[in-house]
Amino acid sequence: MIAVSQIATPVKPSPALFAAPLFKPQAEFSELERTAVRMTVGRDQTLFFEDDPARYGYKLVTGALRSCKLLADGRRHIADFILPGDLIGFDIDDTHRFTAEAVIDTMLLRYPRAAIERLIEQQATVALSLMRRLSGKLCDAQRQLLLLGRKTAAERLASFLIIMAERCGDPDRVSLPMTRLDIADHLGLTIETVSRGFSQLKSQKVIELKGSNIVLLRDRESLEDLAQAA
Amino acid sequence: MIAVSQIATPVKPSPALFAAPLFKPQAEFSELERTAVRMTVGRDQTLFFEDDPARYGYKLVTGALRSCKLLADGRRHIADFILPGDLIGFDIDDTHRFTAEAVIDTMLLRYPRAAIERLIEQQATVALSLMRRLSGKLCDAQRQLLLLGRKTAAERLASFLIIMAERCGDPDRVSLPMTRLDIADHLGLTIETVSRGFSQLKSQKVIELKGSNIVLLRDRESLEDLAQAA
DNA sequence: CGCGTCCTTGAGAGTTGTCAACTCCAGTGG
DNA sequence: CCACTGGAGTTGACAACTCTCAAGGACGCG
Repeated sequence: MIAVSQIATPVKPSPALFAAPLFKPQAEFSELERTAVRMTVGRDQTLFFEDDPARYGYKLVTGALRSCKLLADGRRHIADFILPGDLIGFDIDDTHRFTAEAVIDTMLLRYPRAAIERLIEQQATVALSLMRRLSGKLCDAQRQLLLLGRKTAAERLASFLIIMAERCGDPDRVSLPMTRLDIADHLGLTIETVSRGFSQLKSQKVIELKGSNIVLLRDRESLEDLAQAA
Repeated sequence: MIAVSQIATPVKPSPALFAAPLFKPQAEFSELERTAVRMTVGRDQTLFFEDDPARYGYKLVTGALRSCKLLADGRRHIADFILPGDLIGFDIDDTHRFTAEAVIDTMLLRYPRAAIERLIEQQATVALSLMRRLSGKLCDAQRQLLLLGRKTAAERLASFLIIMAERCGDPDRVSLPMTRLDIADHLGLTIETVSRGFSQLKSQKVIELKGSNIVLLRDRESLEDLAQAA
């Protein structure tokens, strides 16, 4: 199953794209870059479903995806948000282990898995680079396990804001492209608890909200205390 | 910091150990095997602490470890149990991302990281093999995120039993080397809730307990329904 | 301006946590 | 052989955090 709204075009006509750091600009990846195809996925459209055969790896250029899993009765959990610069489908797996949906309109680069695997086998530095990314993802996942297993709602929210601030680059201004429901499904909470958490942080002057999607971190220290950063 | 009770001896005098599948018995790993040192860690002793420099990778031969993280106030989460055949410290990371403690007396083989990294760089098949393991761990972690984020106590317990049955090899007899507290800290519950869960499964004739550490799965189908396997 | 979607806030319910007592079992020593 | 002891597990009563259900508010867009 492929979501209908996807648009894929060869990337060659648009060399300007390469200005963005696709991978580290290493010669080793240049062969792979030649196989890149640019594509866009509209908001709430699906890039691929869990258990789909994994034919491509992707690098996110702009926008955001969510990687989610569903239970039979509809409960949803979002394992991670994929942001610009992140890779998905680069692990060694013949089927996708989660569904990938666009949080907002998203542009990505698509690489055939065959080319990726060939490169891994031929270039040790590529294998190491991908292993480093995988290790990092595993480390992130373990941090999230601690969050879901042992932190309170307020602690989860504070931790989430700190992590998003790190990933977005700006230390005290976080743009949240996702809805409260997405955040709730990522933090193992409900939309109401997330909303109440934001309200409480706001009343404590720890954060300030510009609209509902821009969060200004006004008191970093308190936020980190609240997050119980392990 | 190194726990005092660890005993490390060169593995050479005991060639019988190699009978167990250390890695897949591939020629590529033989160089690494020559660097192996056998060691034991006593029950509740620490193999390494979170943030320790990662000087070695380990392969567990017998026993069981827990990989855990702590919050400042003492709350603990166990990301995973490491069972015979599992590797730890083989990811590309200069410091350990969790504390590793022995659940019971444990024997493992220790490999210097320098040798591991050399092998990864020189042997593409080794890199691929380790990437496959890393991918598998990431997939497991994502399943656990769903469990912690969205499943009820009963569902978590049922899922745990199914996963342990798979990992132990016997489809309907699970040996649990860890305590109820370890299980609780792995499933994001309390010891009392875990205990109540076992009691309920027992009264529903889904499981039978031989002592408190041996679980017989009497009604696989019900157990899988209860687990909400996604 | 009206509509829909998302977000916020309130009140009450429910699952799980907390605290406490009790049981079970293995190991120890009289 | 049996009582004692300590750790682990079980069970009960109550509390608390988060969820559920409901209503109202904010914002963007036609």
